[in-house]
Amino acid sequence: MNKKGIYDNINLPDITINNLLITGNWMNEVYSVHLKQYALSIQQYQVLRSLRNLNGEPANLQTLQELMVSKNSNTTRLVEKLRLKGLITRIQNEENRRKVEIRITKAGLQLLSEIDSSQEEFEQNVTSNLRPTELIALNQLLKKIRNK
Amino acid sequence: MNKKGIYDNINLPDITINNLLITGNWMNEVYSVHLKQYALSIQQYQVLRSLRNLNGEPANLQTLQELMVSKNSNTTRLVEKLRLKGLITRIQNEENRRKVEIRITKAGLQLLSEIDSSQEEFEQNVTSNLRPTELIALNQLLKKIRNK
DNA sequence: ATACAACAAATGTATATACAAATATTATAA
DNA sequence: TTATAATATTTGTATATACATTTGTTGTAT
Repeated sequence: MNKKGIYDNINLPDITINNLLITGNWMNEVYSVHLKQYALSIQQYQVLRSLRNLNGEPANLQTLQELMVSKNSNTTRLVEKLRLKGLITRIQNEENRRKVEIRITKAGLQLLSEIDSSQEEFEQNVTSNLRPTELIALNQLLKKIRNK
Repeated sequence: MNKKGIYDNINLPDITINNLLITGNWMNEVYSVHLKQYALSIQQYQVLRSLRNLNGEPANLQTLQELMVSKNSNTTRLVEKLRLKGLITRIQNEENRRKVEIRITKAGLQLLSEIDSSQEEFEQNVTSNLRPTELIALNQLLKKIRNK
């Protein structure tokens, strides 16, 4: 006769699936709330950060799409919003006019640098329940479950 | 001088945050695709399962809202869609007419039982990269980071 | 009894997103 | 060269969601 554990009689995969959905939604919400003061969505912020990391090199829509957390077909509209705010520029690539060249502007860099410190505070805060070793373990498990 | 690890010089909280968002989105997508054959969204499926677990006892909108993965204010509309499909009933509570009583129908139970086996297959499949001990560890870390 | 607060659900609106189809441009093959 | 396929982006549309407001109902204090 086997010893009964606390996880007997419950559906571990089901619990894990729901736990992942709940935690993802939770993170989405707290992150969105944090960025609200800068009038940016998570995806908009990710795009801006990606462009900053490119150090002046332009990105096209496909590149941005891959860098974003969730794949979507409305990168056009997202980029247009950032452009209207003056945070990025978007010009047609002359070698291949199907492509566009997207760059962050001074104003975009300025906004990012304003966000930087509160962003770090947010990141520390939202992960403060786990120690570095636990964060590393969590990352490994998350990657492994997605098989990446 | 400290030993350099592979996680030096990178931002562990930031990586974890993005990893949680990515994994949540990934789970959302594969789950949605799985349920598409039954013309149900994740939330609709969760509501139906919650109602089944109540064994005939009715639920009101607030209760359902709490059971759902993501809080939202459109439970009214979600429930109305299930009602139009004949999967649930929704009547006004006579003792407190502000409340509604929501119950799953025979058709709803029938649909759930049709889904059951493929649901279990999906759950096994989507978590197959992790062993039970890893799933347990993942659940603990997810709960801990949310402080619950 | 009446007014006011609290509660439960429904509705309006603006924004977001997914998905499919269309457009514009370039590459390739006959 | 011309037709066709592939590529990159844009647009249309239907659905989803968040947020604020409104409606209907009940509880409570005067």
